[in-house]
Amino acid sequence: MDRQISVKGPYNFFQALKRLKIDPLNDIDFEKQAIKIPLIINEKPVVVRLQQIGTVEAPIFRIVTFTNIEKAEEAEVFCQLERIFHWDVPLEDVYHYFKETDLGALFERYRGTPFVCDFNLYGSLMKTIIHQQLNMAFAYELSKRFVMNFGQEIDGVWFYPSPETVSKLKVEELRELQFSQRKAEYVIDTSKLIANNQLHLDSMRTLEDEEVIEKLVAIRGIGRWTAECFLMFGLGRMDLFPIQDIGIQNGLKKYFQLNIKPTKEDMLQKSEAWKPYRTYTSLYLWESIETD
DNA sequence: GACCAGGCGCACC
DNA sequence: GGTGCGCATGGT
Repeated sequence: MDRQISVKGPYNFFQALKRLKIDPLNDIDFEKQAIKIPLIINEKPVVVRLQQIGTVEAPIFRIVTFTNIEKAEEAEVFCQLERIFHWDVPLEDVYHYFKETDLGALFERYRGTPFVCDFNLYGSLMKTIIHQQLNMAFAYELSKRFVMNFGQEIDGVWFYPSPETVSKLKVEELRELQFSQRKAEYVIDTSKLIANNQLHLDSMRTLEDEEVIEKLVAIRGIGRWTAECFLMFGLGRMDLFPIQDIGIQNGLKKYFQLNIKPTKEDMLQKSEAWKPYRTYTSLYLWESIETD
């Protein structure tokens, strides 16, 4: 597969790559504005190279598959990429929407910055559990060790291990990677639920946000923050604003020049005006504390 | 050494 | 139904 598609601008792919680069597992070529992406197509691992060859205002993407696929599978590749990179979201409209709010300057600064999802649902959930409470550097170090020890490398790209593989791990194997006892249990036990078909991540695509949260927080090791991050980075939902998140709290503190971190009540009250696109608020607030 | 990081469960009241 | 604590480790 080797094809090109145009996308509605503005779409700042470089900005997206900068964010993706935070994860050491991603294979990014800034000079060529390209990234290799691990996809699962019909249960087979497929490596895709995505390159931006247009401009921010008129983006064009070249999609090349490394792995051989059937002609009929090309549509699925495109479908997954569109969902991950949110090519269908008119960022100009989002920008105009927020320009009239108290976040105008933030959205001015990040105009055209797209929201990019994780590459698959299971990996997204595991990564989020692993990242709970840790500083970013160590969090990504842990998820990297997890994938490099138990996942699979194909054409230079890392795939997360399958739920079946992780469900068979012993807690000690993750303790060796410096997981806490609890975190190791959460990762393995949640994977068991998925491997045993007691938890269907894919079927959550058709559920409302609150229904997904309800199902996920019933699982030991998954709290509201993790469920909200899964909705955002896994399912690609547009209106998530995790008020427990330290990064969001610090982003608001910085943007509004507060002396202390905002309270839950302040955050909920302020965020009313940012519906129904609070995922972009969250994303840009994170961006604002990372890239200085 | 204390305290905090893109939390969570559990033990207490 | 709230509050306090431990967890692994690295940075400040």
